[in-house]
Amino acid sequence: MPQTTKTNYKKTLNLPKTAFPMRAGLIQSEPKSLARWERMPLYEKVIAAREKAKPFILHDGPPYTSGPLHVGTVLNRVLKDFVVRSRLMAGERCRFIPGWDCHGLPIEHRVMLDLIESGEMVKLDTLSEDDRRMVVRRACARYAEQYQKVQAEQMKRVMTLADFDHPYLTMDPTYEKAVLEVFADLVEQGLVCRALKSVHWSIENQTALAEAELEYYDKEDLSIYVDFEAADREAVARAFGVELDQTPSLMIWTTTPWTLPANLAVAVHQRFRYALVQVDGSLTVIASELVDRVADEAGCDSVEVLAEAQGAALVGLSYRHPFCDRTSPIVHADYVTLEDGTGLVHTAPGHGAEDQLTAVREGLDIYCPVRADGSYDDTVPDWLRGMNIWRANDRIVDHLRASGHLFHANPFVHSYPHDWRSKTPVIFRATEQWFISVDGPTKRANKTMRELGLEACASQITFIPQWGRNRMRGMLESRPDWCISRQRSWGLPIPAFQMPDGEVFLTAASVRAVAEVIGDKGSDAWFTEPPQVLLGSYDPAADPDAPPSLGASSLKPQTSSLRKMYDIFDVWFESGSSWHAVMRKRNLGFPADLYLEGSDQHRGWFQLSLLPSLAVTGRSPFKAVLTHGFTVAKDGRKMSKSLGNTIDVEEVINKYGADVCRWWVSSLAYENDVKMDLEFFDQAGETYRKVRNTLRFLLSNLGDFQPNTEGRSNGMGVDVSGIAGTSIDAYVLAESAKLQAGVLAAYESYAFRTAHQLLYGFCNETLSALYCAAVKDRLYCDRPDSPRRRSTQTVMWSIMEQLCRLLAPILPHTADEAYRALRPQDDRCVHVQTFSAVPETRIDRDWPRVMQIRDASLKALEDAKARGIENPLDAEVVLPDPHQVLAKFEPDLADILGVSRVQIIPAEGDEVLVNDLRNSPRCDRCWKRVETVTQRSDGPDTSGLCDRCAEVVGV
RNA sequence: GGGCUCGUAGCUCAGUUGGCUAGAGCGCGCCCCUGAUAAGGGCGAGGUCGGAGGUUCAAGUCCUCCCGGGCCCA
Repeated sequence: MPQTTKTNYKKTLNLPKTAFPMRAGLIQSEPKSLARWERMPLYEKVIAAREKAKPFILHDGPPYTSGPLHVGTVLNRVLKDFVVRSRLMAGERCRFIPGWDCHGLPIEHRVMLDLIESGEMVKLDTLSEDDRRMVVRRACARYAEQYQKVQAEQMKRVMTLADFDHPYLTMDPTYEKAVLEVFADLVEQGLVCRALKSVHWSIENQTALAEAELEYYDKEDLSIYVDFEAADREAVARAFGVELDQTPSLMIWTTTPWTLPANLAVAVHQRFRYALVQVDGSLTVIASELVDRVADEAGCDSVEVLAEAQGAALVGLSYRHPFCDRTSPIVHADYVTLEDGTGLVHTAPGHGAEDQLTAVREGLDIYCPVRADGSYDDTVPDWLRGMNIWRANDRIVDHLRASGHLFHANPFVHSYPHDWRSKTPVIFRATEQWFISVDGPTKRANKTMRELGLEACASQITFIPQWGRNRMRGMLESRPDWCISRQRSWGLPIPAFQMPDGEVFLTAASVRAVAEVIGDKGSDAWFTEPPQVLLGSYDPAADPDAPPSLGASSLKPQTSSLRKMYDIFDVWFESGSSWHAVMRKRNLGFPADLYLEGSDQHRGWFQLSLLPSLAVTGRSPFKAVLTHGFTVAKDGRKMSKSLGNTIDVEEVINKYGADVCRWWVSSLAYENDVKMDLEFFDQAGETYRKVRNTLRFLLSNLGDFQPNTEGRSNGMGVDVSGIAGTSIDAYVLAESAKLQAGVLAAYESYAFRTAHQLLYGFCNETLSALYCAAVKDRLYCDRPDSPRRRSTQTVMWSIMEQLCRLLAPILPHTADEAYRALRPQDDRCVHVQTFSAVPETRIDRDWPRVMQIRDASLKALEDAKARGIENPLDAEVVLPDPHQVLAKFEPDLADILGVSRVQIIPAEGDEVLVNDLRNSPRCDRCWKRVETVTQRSDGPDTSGLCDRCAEVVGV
């Protein structure tokens, strides 16, 4: 059989042809798209096109500029971009201002390390306070700026659409000014106060330290057991239900004897059992469970438990301090454990965070007799006054031993925090800090921030997912007052001054005056300008809160006698003011429709934006919050550098490209934690290619097609409104309408995963497996301008128009690339378009039966392979049609089933028979075994064509 | 330790107010096509729904406890 004759017909076919490549080459081609959009410029063009449209306000939470982008941040940005792009395509005006959090300790810490390493730190110590801070600040600013740029480039690379030319940076003077405005408003509301708080304190450098600035080394200390004599023998006797002829003690344990002068209470746990014990002649109280251990450690000869009592019975008793002249109470505390010690906890409110909380609850003083230089002040017994606390350790132990209060002492080694710079041990010390009161009433509403927050949380905010509401409420209920001061250099100064009499000067008006200067010159001005410049526009006469000593009555305020203070703001206060600094200051609209961040921000940015906004404006800054989970390794464990299971953003982008990365993001159940591994991107890449190839198939069959353009009907399009409801074209149009509705609803509700699955399912099943396969024959073999072929091309064009737009928010590059391939004649960009209106198509109601019989046929054909019928075009299927519904589908039925012929019989049941056509003549052009195949004028006797092909070829 | 939360096939996800032998896609296996070809199509095998109790005629779905993750606190 001469094969050559048969292949001749290939040239007469309309085979697919397109410049749209099968392989995406995202790594090379995406940068070209980015450059093209930048030239337009796309963001500006799209926003301009939505000038009059309904605004949608998505406000960006600022990532921290301490390094390159984290994969979690990429997840966040891509999700935000889905929102931005889907809203824009929905015809809304969605401006997006990217933000960066630039101040803060981690940057300062790294900069300091560099300064120490380069030896510059030594020189700095010779400079003035202001100058030293300025050196550090300049280095920090350079650092933050550098990574802000790196991150912005990475965000652009993952193709997020934003106003990158006008970002907000928390270190910008205009931003800093706005933060101070929020602060001034809070001062005005009466919510800002100074209070004591225990902090890690470096005696060597006389500064507070953050957790990150601590290094833990072994340190030898004295572990001591001390007897505190009960104040009321009878009360203790009653508590234990015994008679006593000796006054018992309470035994406490500590490893920091120097904190004993600050002891103001002993804490017990109300649910524990406590024993009254006779040990080596002394009568004391120890938690029952710990009696043996304590006796062992002290090497006691005799131990006898006389009685037991519940901790609750001890609460309210009092004891005499062993060497200070005072009596203090026994209190309950949850944190008392039986891990070590005696079950009775020495409580010094000025030297511990937990102790302080207990003290606040019990109404005790926050008493801290230790000065900044580590020496005792004058409130302690005279034998300790002025003494360094480390030296005092031994003295106090000696004193206790001499007075008979020391039960046992032994040196021991434990891990203890040290100052990372001086390597000297730090202490816990109560210091004055700035607070925003969560429980103080605002002047505006006479409600506290906590109350306002809980109200907003309960009824004014939509949470996605819903459980966010509970989480937020729990956190609002339990949050302590907000400590906003930090003892650092890299940040926005809290503009407080110290007056000659030692009082602190800070009023709403003074803050606003300083804000003017900082808005102009930046917060560096605090370190480079004197008080009289910083307060240049301040008029005490116009400030009802001005202290009298400032000369409110005189013409010239006495600002030159003021001393600047050096606390800076907690960075959360800065980012928590963005609703004002960005949304209100730039007239973007307020409140925002949506904040979208990781679930850790319930406690962070969400809450710390909500509270100030409620206090200042009475409104929540957001109508809805959407949270996503964290990126974790593929085993579900957290990613950390030490575990070596982190994923590098650059690696993902350089290996898979942004569209595959985004396609992956869109497939996630983002409300949960997101498992991440490079191999998952392989999987995303596979399904991406499927979508891509489907687009390519459509494009490749539209090369000779011109649609009817607006206003002119000179195209090749067919009026699909007149299309038969039983045609495959009608069916796929109806499916595309379902797709449209489903995807738009999914975008609307941030269900990107649903959009992903609908889009993928449509491309993979509806188009690739069903429609494209079914219409191949008419596309390839019909006369190019046959009505049937043109109808299908019209439908395919319409689907391309629709699909490119629906895919655009997720696959910006691919959607645009395909859209441009569809319309090579003009330069329309898909991202400026809106989702197209898809015409409703009426289809026959018996389509489900067709799909059912298709499944049955495919199975029957599979079985027929055993009989040697391996190619479906060698088969005729016999379809049972008891209700006589299939005949009307007959024109397309064989194509839908992928066979040469279909026979419909009125039989019952679902059984599809397969007839072998291998001995029937085959059309050499379309390869179908249909009845009309016969020898034609052009062919040898061994071949033939069907009527349709004969007509096309013209023989 | 507390608050919130997650745990369905190797992977990513569906599973409405508890109700037919637990679904889909990817991957995998087998096969077809060779006119979407570093493509396309078909069929198939995979799950004691984290574990154990309990409520119920009936539980992946409700309750209790436990195990293992995550975030935020302490």
